[in-house]
Amino acid sequence: MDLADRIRRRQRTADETPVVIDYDAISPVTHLDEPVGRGPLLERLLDHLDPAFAGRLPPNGYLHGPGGAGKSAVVTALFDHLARLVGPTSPAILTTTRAQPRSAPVFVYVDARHATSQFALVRAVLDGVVEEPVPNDGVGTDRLRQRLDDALSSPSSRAVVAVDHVGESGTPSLERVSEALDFEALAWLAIGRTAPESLGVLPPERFAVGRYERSALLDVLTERASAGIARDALDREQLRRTVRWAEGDAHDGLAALFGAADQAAVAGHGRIHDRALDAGMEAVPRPSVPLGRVMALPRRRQAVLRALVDLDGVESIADASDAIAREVDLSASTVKRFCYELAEVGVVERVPGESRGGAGRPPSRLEPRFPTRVFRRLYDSEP
DNA sequence: GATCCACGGGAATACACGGATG
DNA sequence: CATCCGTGTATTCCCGTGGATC
Repeated sequence: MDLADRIRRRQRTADETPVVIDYDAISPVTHLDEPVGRGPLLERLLDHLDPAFAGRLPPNGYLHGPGGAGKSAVVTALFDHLARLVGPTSPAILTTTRAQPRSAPVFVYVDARHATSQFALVRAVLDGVVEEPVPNDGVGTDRLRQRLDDALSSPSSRAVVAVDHVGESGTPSLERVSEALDFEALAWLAIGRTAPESLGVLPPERFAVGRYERSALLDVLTERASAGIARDALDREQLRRTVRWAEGDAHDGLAALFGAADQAAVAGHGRIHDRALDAGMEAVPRPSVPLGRVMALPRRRQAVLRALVDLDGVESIADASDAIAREVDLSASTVKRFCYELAEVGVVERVPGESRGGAGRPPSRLEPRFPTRVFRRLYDSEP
């Protein structure tokens, strides 16, 4: 075998093992089946839910902590497993097992980002409790509430509901959630960032979680990287660097890693160089709006954001809106309104520009406050 | 016919500036 | 000098519309 052959072979090998093996595994919007580094919290929540296994409802609860601390990771994994243990009540099972009623309640996970109204909250819970399909519209909130009440009326049917991401701008507050889910046979666990001290009404049980310790976050990123990134494409020191940079925020750390991997993949590199890692970090604003929130926005708004991240050197919202409107099949005035609304909820930021002299209010520039590189990739790979 | 939600569009209001007014 | 005014933008606010589906 001559040298040229050897080189060609190396090239082929490199082609055959792309840097990114699985984008999902390093995505900040997905969670692992088994959370890493949050054993104690998992135990506390299991203790809290313990009465459920004896057929009683636990008290309502509130889990709080900063972004990227693993709240959603733990709760989604936990409720996923619990829901699998005890599936939704099916009429068939109910009739055949009436003599010996099911002891454990139904476990339902609801993401408030996708259930922003009272209607949507009740609907999501009902959908998790009953087998039959639940309408999205054509029926009023009161009727859905009645149906949920009926579904929970028999002595053996109860539900424990996790409501994730309460009290963000754009999602219902803890108070709204407790209003919407005020049912005799239902207990809820709300998850949010707001510290309990700054909330009015509070459920009896509270759980606090802090930022990840460095070692724990290193475990998280290592686990994710080994599942999603090619072997040897990233060394341990680079992971450590990412951990230091992330300052205990797993979301931001993953976003940086994802961006770096994507950068390397696009460039056709066989590994993630430090420069790609830099670029990955650079594409994550600090503080950053969670990508899950961006991905939960209505289609058109995401389309506007997608066009926005490709925009370069546009110095006013009006100009940006015109340019975006050419891309997305919306009128410029609607795009403009979307831009202001997205700024209002913090997804983008209005940066005051320089006065350009003469009359008139100076324009503002729009800056994304979410990880742009990850968003671009996630948006583009959506069906 | 009722219902929910995302869109569409534009009117109303706020702001920045230079110049006029008292 | 302090304040008001007109002009041109930027920003906010409000409500109607239409698709989809019970």
